[in-house]
Formats: sequence, structure tokens, C-alpha cells
Amino acid sequence: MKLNPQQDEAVKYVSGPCLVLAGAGSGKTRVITNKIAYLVQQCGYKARNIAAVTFTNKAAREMKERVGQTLGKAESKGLMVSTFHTLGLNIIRREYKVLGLKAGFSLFDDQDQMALLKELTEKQLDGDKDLLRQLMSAISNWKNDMLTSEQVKGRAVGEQDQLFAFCYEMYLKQMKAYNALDFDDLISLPVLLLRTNEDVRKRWQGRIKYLLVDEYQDTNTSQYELVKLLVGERERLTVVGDDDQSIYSWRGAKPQNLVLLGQDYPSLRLIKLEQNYRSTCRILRAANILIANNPHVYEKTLFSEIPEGEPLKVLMAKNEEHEAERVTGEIIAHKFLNRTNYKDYAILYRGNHQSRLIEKWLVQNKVPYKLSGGTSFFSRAEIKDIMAYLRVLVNPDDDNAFLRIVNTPRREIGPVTLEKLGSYANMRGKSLFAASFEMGLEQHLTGRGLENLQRFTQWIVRIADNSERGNTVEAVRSLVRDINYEDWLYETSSSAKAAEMRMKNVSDLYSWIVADLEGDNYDQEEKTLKEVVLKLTLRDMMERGEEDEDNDAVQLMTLHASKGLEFPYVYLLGSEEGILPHQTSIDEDNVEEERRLMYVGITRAQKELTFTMCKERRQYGELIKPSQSRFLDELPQDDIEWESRKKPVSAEERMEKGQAHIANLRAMFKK
DNA sequence: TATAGTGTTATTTTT
DNA sequence: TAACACTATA
Repeated sequence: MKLNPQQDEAVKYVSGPCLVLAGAGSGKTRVITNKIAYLVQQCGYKARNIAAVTFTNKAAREMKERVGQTLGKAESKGLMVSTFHTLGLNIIRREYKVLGLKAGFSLFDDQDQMALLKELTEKQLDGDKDLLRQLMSAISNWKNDMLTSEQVKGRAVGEQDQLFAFCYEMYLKQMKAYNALDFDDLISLPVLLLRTNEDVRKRWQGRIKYLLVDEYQDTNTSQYELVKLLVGERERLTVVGDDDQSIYSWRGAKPQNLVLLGQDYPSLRLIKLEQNYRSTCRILRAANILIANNPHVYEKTLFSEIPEGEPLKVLMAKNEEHEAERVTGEIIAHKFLNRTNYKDYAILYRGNHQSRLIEKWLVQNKVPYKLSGGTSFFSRAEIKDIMAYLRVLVNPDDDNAFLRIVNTPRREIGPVTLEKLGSYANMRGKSLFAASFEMGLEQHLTGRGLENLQRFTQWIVRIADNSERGNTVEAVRSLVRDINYEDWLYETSSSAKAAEMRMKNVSDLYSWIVADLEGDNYDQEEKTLKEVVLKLTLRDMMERGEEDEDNDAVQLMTLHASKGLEFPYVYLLGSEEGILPHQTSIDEDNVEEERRLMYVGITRAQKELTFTMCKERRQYGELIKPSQSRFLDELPQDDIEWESRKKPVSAEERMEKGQAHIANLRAMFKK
């Protein structure tokens, strides 16, 4: 397919900074991939001098693959397509000494971070979960705004401000002691480095001669700063974004960066992609009219050449049980009538808990479904355990990881021993691991405890030594064998089946590592455990190639998770005041972002879109009668079919038909 | 170490 | 209300 004039312009404008305002479904990924190809083939750029930055690993992988298809492997060699965080990590990895880090630093994910903060602030915050969460997001914001603990202290006004500032200082100190970084550091440290060190800045500006940024509206302050520093005076930059799809401001994203861009780069060329290749006119019209209620910096109106299509539907359900029943029935009937696949349907909702009832009904009616989100692979206990072992091998001073594994499996190193070790380590300003070798420890710990502990730490020294040499995967395998982890799983799991599943996860981890090492994701001899552990924490591994058989499933996910995806038929649950403009957003007067969320949901649909709402809903134990979402009122009413409860009988009939049809199909397949 | 009982909390979560 | 984490108890 040929590019349209605007896409073409966006691809070929390379002489200055360029902002591509890409509406939903307007082919922005095509523009980015074609532009990379254009830069290499027509403008004489080497692939290794081009970097493209995305927010998710998935997006990065997809883009890499598509560029590979257009350019070929040879020509795209060295091209940097990664997330912001991976890019930051790469910079840190090469410059860590300047930053005062030791080799083999640890990377803390949110859970590690939370655990550390909890431990650190037990006295100050008294285990108040809410405060703890506030503190964590405050720290994240401070790092995003590049504030040191001194600066934060200086600004603190209230009592709580000062307390938080104190906690921040402690946190930074402790992370330093652990030789550990958190996710925010992966951006802010490179920024700091590039700001202050001219050599390093020159080196990276020379390395990255053209930079492309995807989903630019989701950048936060430090990410944009990183972009500016990498781009430098040359201003060879293309960013792609859509302010109407900014739904992560609660995570620090600053959609205002779109405006700042125009100020920082006066020669900025603005290109709008307004043709939508995804949705019917009716769907698009609804989306346009809805989002017109939000203020805009850059006006844009999407249009589509796809025919009008079906009107949008609103299903009114009696209560949430009925809502789930109706949606399930609708899907079964629709599939039967239109001979579609399950995977053509998506059910979207505001909050994760909304999936429960739907799941129940889908299961009852034997409709296969795939739930995105929930506990991810990497937050499973068994994976965290193994990861903690690997982290300790790479960085024994990582007390967090050390504590997780010291008595898992059982080594008779109980709380008492650890308590004494902890206070001794604290006194000497050493990590737990390092403290276990100190002579003075014997005055605090004796007998069995000391013996067990030292046996453990000496074992670590031995294994760590081995794992640095030789085959990385083999090192992981033999580690798991060494600690009898499988036995431990069988001992502690509620059933043999559960243990099996957990062990399967562990072996999935191996195959993940194997696949990743075999791919060309590593520079020559960088296939060390260190690198693997970092990549694992960033979840930046190759996709696992399984699950193609049971792929035909209805997609269930939150509206947030649906961004960037598209589905022929979309069901949008709970279009009610209090849910879709969420109550807290109403209270905090932030309905605009909720409207964008609705907008994202609507623009996911290609052919048909159905909203649902309940007359009654149970919330925190009490029955409430929600009113319909204000967003429904904002939609063009001519394009909407309000289905009250006029023909529930026919819906049930259709559902029965659908089930009969499925039974037929099943019978046929069995033969 | 499993279990029953109690308490807590209810928005989204790219890395 | 319901789901979950935590803890008291045998």
C-alpha cells in the first residue's frame, strides 16, 4: 500500500525536527518504520546511527521486526530500537564508572522498591500503606524532575513534606549501599551524566545521529530531557504522538511536552495524520465528537473512507450480573450470525475487577478468552526467587535479594539470626553478605546460626565464581539443581499440580533465556549472567513462541492496556458515571483524561462498538443506581442505538442458537 | 504447618 | 460485598 501525502511528507522530512501528530489508526508505525528505511536508503544514514524509542518492549520488538522486513537484516544491523529504559541502561552500562557504580549493579523493580521503602520507613510511616504508596510516587516524581534529596529538603514546607524528604534521603543512601538502581534511575542518571559531562555527551550525540520517539505524549520530564540531550544542536528528531491518547498522566507523563517541543525547537515541522484506516465512519464520528469536548493545542479531525457501518449500540443491563450475561450472549450470537472468530472480539473495561463476572459467564458458556494484565510472569513467587538468586550472584550486596533467598529453601537461618546479622551489618555499614565474613560477627552470632549462614555465603562465593565463566544458561540450571528448588516447590505448594506449574514456570524462564541468548540481541561476548539479569528485570526478553493453538479467544483487558491495539468488535463495559468517568477523577476534576480513555476505547473498534451500562450495581457492599456516563450523552445520538430491555427474550434465544451452533461445531471437530 | 478467623480495602500500572 | 493478606491457634 502506498503512503498518503501526509505520511509521505512525514517520512521524507528529515532536515529538521518533526512532530507527527498521529490520530488513532492513522498508520503511525508505518511512518516510523518507513522513515527509518528512508533514512538508511536515501539519506545515507547508517543504521547504527539511528535510534528509535518506544515505551513498551512489545512496541520496540514489533518495530524492530517491521524495519527488518523493509530494510533487510544486513542494512538494519546496529539499529537501536528500544524502550527509553533500555536505552538508558545501555548508556549507564557503558558509563557506569563515571557514575560511581560498581560493576554488576542490581536493578530494582517496583516490588523491590516497595519492599525496601517499607523496611526503611517502618518507624516513620508506621506501616501505613497509603502513605507508603504516596511516598513511592513522590520519589518517582522527584527523580523524574531530577531533584536531589537536598533540593527536596529545601522545598519541603509541611511536616509530611519533611518526613518524605527524609525518607527519600534514606532511600537514596540505601540504594547506593546496595549498588542498586531503580527504573527511574535508568532515565535520570543518563540525563545527569549527559548534562554534566561533555565527553560523554559528545560521544552519544555522535552515536545517535537521528532519533525517533514513539508515543511522545507519554514522555515525562526526564525522558524529554534525555531526548533533548541526545539530539543536541543537530535537531535531527522525529516524534510521533497524539495528545488525545494521553492516558498516563497519573504516572508522570506530561502531554504538555508536545507544546514544549514547539517552544524548544522553533523550526519544528508539524505534520498531521488525519486519515484513519481502522474504523467505520460512524465509530470515528463518535470519537471525534466526544474528544471535541476536550481542549486541544493542535486541532485535528480524523476522517475515514471506510463506509458508514453499523450504528453504535448501548446495552442496558439490570445489574452487573446481567451485564456479563448480555455481553456473553451477544458475542455468542454475533459470532454465530457472522461466522467470525473469537479473537475478533474485545471486552474493555475501566478497572481490572470488572473482568471477574465476565470471566465467570464466558467460562460457563465455554467461550475461550484471553485476559491481559493481572499478575505477570515476573511477579510469580518462583520466578522472583530464582531472579533473587541470580541477582545475589551478580551483586552479593543486594540485601533485598539476599533476604529473599537466604532461607528459601530452608537453611535454618531464621529471623533471630538475620536480626543479629542485620544489626551488625548496619553497625559496620556493610551489606548482609559482606558482614557474614567479618570476624567481629562471632561476638554476636554463635553456633548453628553462624555456621549455617557462613556455609550459605561461602556457597554463594563459589557459585558466583563459576557462573561468571562458562555457559550462562547452564549456570542457571545447575543453580536450581544445587538448591533442590524442585523439592522445595513440592514441599511448599498446596498441591502437586501447583508445584508442577511453578516448576514449569521456572523452565520457561530457562527457555526464555536460551531464546534470548540465541537471538542476536547481544554484542559478541556480552552473554554474561550480568546482562541477562538486567534484561530479565526490564522484561526485555524475546517473545516466547508458544500459544498459537488456543489463540482464538475473546480479548479481555483494561482500557489502558488496549491502547495501540485494534479489534473488529468491541464491547465497552460500565459506561456509567462513577466508572467511566471514574469517581476519583470526577472528585479530582480530571474528567478530561477519562474522556481520552473513552476515546481510546472507541477508536479501538474497527466495525462495531457496543457500550454497556447497569441500572443497578453493587459497590463496596451497597447497592447504587448509577446514571449513564456523561460521555454517552456527548456522542452523536443519531449514530447510537439505545437498546433498553425490549427484547431480552430474543437475546436469550439467540444465545441458545449460538450455543447449539457451537455444540454442532464441537461434534464435527471430534469426528 | 495448615486452617480458620480477622482485618483491610477496593483505578489505571508501558519499565 | 468480596477478595485478599495477615495472624492466632491447634
